[in-house]
Amino acid sequence: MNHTTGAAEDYLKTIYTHTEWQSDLISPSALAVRLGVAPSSVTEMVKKLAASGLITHVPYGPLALTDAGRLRATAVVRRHRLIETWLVGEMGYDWDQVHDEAEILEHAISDRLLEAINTRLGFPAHDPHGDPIPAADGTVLRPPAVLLAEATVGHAGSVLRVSDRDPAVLRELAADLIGPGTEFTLAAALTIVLADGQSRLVTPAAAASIWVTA
Amino acid sequence: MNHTTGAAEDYLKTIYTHTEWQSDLISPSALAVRLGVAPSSVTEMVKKLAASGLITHVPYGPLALTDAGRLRATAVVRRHRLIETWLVGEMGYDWDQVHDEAEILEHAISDRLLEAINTRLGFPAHDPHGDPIPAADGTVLRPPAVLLAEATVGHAGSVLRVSDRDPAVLRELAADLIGPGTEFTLAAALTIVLADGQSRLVTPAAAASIWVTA
DNA sequence: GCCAGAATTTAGGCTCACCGAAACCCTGCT
DNA sequence: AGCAGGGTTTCGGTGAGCCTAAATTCTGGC
Repeated sequence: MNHTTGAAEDYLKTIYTHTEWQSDLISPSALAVRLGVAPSSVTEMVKKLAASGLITHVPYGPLALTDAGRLRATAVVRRHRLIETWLVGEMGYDWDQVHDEAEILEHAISDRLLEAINTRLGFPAHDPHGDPIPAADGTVLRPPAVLLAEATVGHAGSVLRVSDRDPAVLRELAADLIGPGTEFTLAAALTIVLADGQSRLVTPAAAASIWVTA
Repeated sequence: MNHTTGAAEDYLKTIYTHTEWQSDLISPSALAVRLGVAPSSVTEMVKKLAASGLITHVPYGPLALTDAGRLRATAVVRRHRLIETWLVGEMGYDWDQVHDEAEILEHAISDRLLEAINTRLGFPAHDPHGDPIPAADGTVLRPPAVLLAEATVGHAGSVLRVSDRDPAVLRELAADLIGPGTEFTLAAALTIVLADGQSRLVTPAAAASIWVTA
């Protein structure tokens, strides 16, 4: 009733992260695309997760985590993000290179090793992309944020997070020295002015990946 | 023809380590016991490994690695031992606590991360138990060694390795400050005298786990 | 040289996580 | 209201890796 294998954890994690920065529930087909599996595989796993009380699902409807499911999901996300932070902070990885490694290690590391890493890093609150690292009890501290692509011209603030979905975007932004904490003003659509007065043109893909202070 | 999953890697690793400090080939049933699986499971996997050219096996006979199999096996052993060394050297583990964690991580870590760890550690030649860490090309440097239980009284030398099979033995020896590098003289069966003149009584289990300079 | 008992293999089955194809349900458009 | 098309589920099937029970083969002791 309770074990949650690596595959199930991936489903829970993906359902969780889908609603982390926007509020619509995920559909089975969207989940299939994100996980790279066939829709029928999703149906099957959804049945198991619902039977275990980790998600709720009415046939032909969207998916939602239960409290138990959210706890399990945040535990996986916590692992993933602590590992990413560690890879960048101690192991010489760049922020566009950590995702795949963390994807695998998050299912392999013991709680003990995870806490040893957490301690070495000084209990970080965010990963290299600016995503909040859930606490061990599942608590997540997430500031209000707007997508740069949807911010109004004139908006001033700082970068909160950059989605790690597209490594090319991450490399582009790293080259432009833009990352979590960068302060800016939106001078025109896709044009930001940094604190030192330099302006940067961001691609539409980047603008759709950058979340800034509301 | 070539993938080698985690399970297959465990079979290869176990076949390899069985002949590392003694020279008789392993039998299918011994392999089953070590891996904790049924004999029939061994038969099945053996068939696959033989078909992939990683081991040789005549029906009802013992198992032996081919050159390709040995290369694959030493790669896994290399991972395992580097991870153990890292857990002890940087993550605050004791030498009796690293085995299980390494057992899992050895199948999850990427080559890149492994080399990052190797570099941080300064390219160690031995793990915390004194086992040699194979080079990336499969080369292993193993000094001639005798089991303490089989050494003649009067034998003087130093501890080369302690088998990590039995954590209780490792804890016992750690309490007695005995480990790889410890110099001693065998004063009587199960009694050793250390460099500082102190003598120690070792249990039969420990004497059967300690390998010393020949 | 034979044969009992141990080791090994075969045979048949199980679970997990996946697949493609076919059936089914729902919605939006006419 | 009816229906086409897309989303979802069902159905039958696959490969890994494991199991137990039932052959089969080998071997040591007489």
